Amino acid sequence: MNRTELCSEYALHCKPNEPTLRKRVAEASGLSELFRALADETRTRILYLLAEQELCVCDLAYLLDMSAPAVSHHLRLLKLMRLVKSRRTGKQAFYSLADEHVLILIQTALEHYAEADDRRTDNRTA
Amino acid sequence: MNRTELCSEYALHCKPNEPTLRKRVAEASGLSELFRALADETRTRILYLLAEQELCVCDLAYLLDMSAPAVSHHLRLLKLMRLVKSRRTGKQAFYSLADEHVLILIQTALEHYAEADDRRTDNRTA
DNA sequence: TCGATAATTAAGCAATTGTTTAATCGAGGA
DNA sequence: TCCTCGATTAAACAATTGCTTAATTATCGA
Repeated sequence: MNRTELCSEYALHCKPNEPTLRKRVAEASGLSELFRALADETRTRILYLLAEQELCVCDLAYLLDMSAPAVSHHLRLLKLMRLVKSRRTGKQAFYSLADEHVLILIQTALEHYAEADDRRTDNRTA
Repeated sequence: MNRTELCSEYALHCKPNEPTLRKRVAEASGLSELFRALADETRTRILYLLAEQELCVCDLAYLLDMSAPAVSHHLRLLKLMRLVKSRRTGKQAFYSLADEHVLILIQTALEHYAEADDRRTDNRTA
């Protein structure tokens, strides 16, 4: 893309604060990685289920009506992102939420979703 | 997929609480939609920049070193998810964060990321 | 009204991601 | 030691998503 095609006034808005803004561009790098782990309906369902209670892979497969490999695949990613932890008892692997951050993320998202829904119902945003 | 292949003991773990769990499966539907809007590096950068100050499309394109159409494309999605809002002044469109939920989501994600990083450095999780 | 600029929209291509099936690993019981 | 069952891993295909270029819309100034 061509830098010369940019708005001729950009300097007026961001230039005074450019160092801070550039720092933010760099700092935000890791953020998307975490959100990407949450960006799938199956995975949000898994997390919301684990927020209720610890469950094994076959429980999750049953509740989500999915194959075990598919569930396992998603759990692997969630574990990699440290959103869930697992313990093994005999043949079964039990999964639970890794920490309270996951809960905060889910709750905040639910709140946001609920408010957006309110606004939509109110017709205040048309 | 074949239900009969599931773990023969699933009933022991989730069955007592199945109604509640099924309710959760349904409730989590909308969550992924919101997180999907956050699941892109460009979009997390945009949001983190807007957390610092209001910016126009060309400012964002300049700071992110991207084309205006690409930025506009992302802003459209963010607005659809009610994560940002915009106002028009003359030829320019200024974008800012829609509400405090976005900030909470970003901050929580940053905290989680920082802690995960700590653990990795400590070698306490190997 | 015409020209210039900022922003948006649309269409097409490239890359990423999720699911399926099949194979493998690991633990417990006969 | 086998055999079975739960879980994981691997490979392949299908679907989604993001970026590019080009065209369109909207606003301001001449």
